[in-house]
Amino acid sequence: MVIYLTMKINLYNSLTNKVEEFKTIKPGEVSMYVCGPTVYSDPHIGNMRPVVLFDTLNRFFTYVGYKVKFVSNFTNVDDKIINKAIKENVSEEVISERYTKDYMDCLDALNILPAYKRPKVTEYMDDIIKYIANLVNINAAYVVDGDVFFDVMKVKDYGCLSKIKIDDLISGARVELNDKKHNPLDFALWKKTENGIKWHTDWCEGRPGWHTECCVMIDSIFGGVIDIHGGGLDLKFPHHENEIAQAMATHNNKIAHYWIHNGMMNINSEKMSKSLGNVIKAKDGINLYGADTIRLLLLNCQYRNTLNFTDDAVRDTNAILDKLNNCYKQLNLKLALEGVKLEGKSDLINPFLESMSDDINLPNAITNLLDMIKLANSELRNKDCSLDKLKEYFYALSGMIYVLGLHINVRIYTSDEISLYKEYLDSKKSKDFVKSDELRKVLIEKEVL
RNA sequence: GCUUCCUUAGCCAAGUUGGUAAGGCAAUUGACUGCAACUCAAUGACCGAUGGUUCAAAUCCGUCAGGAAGCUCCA
Repeated sequence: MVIYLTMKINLYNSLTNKVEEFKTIKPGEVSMYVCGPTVYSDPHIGNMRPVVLFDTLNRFFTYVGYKVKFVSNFTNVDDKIINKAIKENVSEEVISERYTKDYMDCLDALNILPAYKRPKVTEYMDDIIKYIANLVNINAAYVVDGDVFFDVMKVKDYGCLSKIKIDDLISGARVELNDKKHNPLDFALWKKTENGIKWHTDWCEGRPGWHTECCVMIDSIFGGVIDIHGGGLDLKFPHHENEIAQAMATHNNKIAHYWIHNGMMNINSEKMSKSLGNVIKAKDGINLYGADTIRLLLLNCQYRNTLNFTDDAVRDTNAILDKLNNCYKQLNLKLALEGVKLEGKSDLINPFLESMSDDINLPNAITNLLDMIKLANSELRNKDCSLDKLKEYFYALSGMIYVLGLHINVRIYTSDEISLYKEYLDSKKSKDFVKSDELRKVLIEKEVL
């Protein structure tokens, strides 16, 4: 397993807009942080794209032998949460916990690996306040009437991630008007608030802005620069840009060596939006189409491209899944019948791993999967099929299924099931079709066939 | 207006250190099969348009057209 650590992995870095060779900071260990949800409503299906993508990346790293420290946060302090709490006349915690649970339910359904940590903003308030205080101390931030703003002019590289020039932004059509700010691009680190949960600080009673929490959590949990920071493309600006600005001011680093952004998702070529009424909630999508279908559908598209969710895409995805399930089941059964060990690894998975190493080229990896299925099916049809080959195919497919995170497991058959299956094969051989048809019915009921 | 990105067969979709285009779905044909399911094989594109660089470009550069996202704490 560890031998794969020598594998060369390339990743597209949003920071440089180039494909770069992936080198970890600590040998054999990957630190990865992905921006999580603001827990104020049900997650929709598009929210699951980064979830599934980065989980698959996590699985890939794990499979090839890395230890992965995966962290994703919950924003549980936010205007939307406060407003919803007021509307329902409950505490903010009730709201945020409700939707945190909903979110976690979706992750469970989608077979997401446990994270190293899933921190919440409220758990890091002391660190956040200290972090902001330091920014004020070093003069990268300023206080106006209790509000604290970050001064973007204090950072040389502001715009390095989004490739946006400060001057262009300022002359842009839609810059927020705020008399308090020195510069329209300055963003709130801490704001004075009337409603909702608030914390006491020297500046005022209030709560933090959105952009600081990720910096602080990464600092506190990882204690320095990390390997990968991920998130949706929509977060690139201003959120990730502002994270980098704060880290540059604080530590003179850009938080992560590799910034990875997944593309957005459309439904029938339209952006999901409440006004169009085309939003599919994640849990509804999972219930309607199945977790594996959703997972594979989200993965079967270059991750930086816009993904279009359509009925055709669902159909295509199911075709792949059906093939995989059928083939895997037949291999499993055949090997079980012959008493071959069902756990193992095979080098036949290498093309798949190479596709994954090529900037997470999942469409090609899935093609590799289909190639393997084709080989296995042909061999299964072969009258004197080679058990060794079937075993290799099975092991390779098992690895791919693990990386893709599908709910397809190795099945251990009971001796009764095996003998029933043998009986079925014998009856077919002796052309006792009445009996074989009956046995087939039973076997299908038991999901052996 | 500014920034970034996209445009490949009926549909979905890979493919940038340049050298005559993966795969899937659908369709048609054939093979296998006691029947069914499953499966296998064969058949299609000169890569948005137009210039340029080059012996050679889907792949590099220019222009145009169409589309997307961001610039508004929405992944």
